[in-house]
Amino acid sequence: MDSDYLDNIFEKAVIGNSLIKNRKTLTIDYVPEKLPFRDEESKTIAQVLSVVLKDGRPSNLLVFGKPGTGKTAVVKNVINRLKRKSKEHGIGITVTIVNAKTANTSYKVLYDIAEEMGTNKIDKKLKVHFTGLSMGEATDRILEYVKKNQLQVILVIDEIDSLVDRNGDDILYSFTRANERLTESGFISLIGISNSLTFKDKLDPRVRSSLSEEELVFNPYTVLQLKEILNERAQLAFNEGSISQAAINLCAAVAGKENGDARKAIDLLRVAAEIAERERATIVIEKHIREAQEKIEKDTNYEVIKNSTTHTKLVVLSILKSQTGMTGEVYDNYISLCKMMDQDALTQRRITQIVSELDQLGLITSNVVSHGRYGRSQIIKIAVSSNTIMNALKDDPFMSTLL
DNA sequence: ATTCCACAGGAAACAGTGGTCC
DNA sequence: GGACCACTGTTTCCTGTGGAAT
Repeated sequence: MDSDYLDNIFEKAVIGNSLIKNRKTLTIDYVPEKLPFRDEESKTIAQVLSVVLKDGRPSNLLVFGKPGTGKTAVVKNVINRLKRKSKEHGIGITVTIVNAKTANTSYKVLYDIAEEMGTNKIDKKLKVHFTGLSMGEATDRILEYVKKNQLQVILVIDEIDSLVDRNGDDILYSFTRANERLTESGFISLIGISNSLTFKDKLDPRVRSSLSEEELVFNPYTVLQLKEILNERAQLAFNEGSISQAAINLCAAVAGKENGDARKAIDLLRVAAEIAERERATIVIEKHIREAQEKIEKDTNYEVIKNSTTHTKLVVLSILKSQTGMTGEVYDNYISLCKMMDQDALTQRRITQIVSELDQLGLITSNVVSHGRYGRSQIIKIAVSSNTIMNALKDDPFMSTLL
């Protein structure tokens, strides 16, 4: 071991790194006070919310936009301003922000709302328990709490589309309907943030009309805008002369291709810088961006496979071992692998579901082909490098015996 | 034009788990 | 302690489908 090398690492740890001066500004935790290119959107949200502040009546809003377009950050920024203003003027506004995707189920969304709103801490009688209550009872308790305390609530549901996809619009129906009888004694203003523009179509018409009183679409950033955002961020994050303009341009171009996702662009920049650091390079260049792109892709695929269930792993291996990639062959392979491992095989229906999940994750590609009288089938192909798969499978002691 | 294969995939039901309520 | 609830992962049942073979 080269002791100079270790010294160098510790030296950097003590005196700070030569490339990055502020690592936090390259993470998703860092949200600037004002997001570039989002003035109009901020104004619209503020106008909608001002109704709550001025007239004391509920006002709903739906915000749409692809991932990484700054929707959530802008909403949170504007709400923080509103909170500050209402505090200054002694107006009591309760802000509750929940994420429907991390909450995972509609009941968990209700639980999170109760937690955030304070129902669970303040009012033991109206506590929404982690489980055990019916959906109706949980909703009633939250509404009762709002009524009893005459709260003016601004409820932000991030990734609201995943809530509707999985569990329908029951919760939204209850909340939007409840406002009709609540207004005298408190109310809930709802702000829904959605990645999907078509999500509205899945709503009950009554929910749709009251929820989408106001709508706002966040367009994806253009490559030029991304470049400017990255330049701004690079100034905060890097020491002078530590990153080349060409690297930033490439980073913006890559992210621009992927729906103008600013979060991804910044993440790419961070990983590239870390690679450059490890190489002890003095400047981040295009090569590092390309390497970072590969690394991010590889790491996500590896993690996804590694954290899958045994049966999903067996399906992946069955696909890898398959000559034709046809559903029937893949299932046969899977059955024999299960026998080898002394496992009870799942039904073909379930395997179809697993294959479609893998497809959605981008780990495989599948095309339906018809062989005429010989039936229809899918041609399933692995979409990531077999090395990545093998490494992920090897790390599972149970699977490694098969390799 | 009809038949038929090998599936895809939706809907409903079920089992098991972990929890609350009364 | 039994009734009830939500959730996950799965099975069972069923209908629909494209196109070669008849």
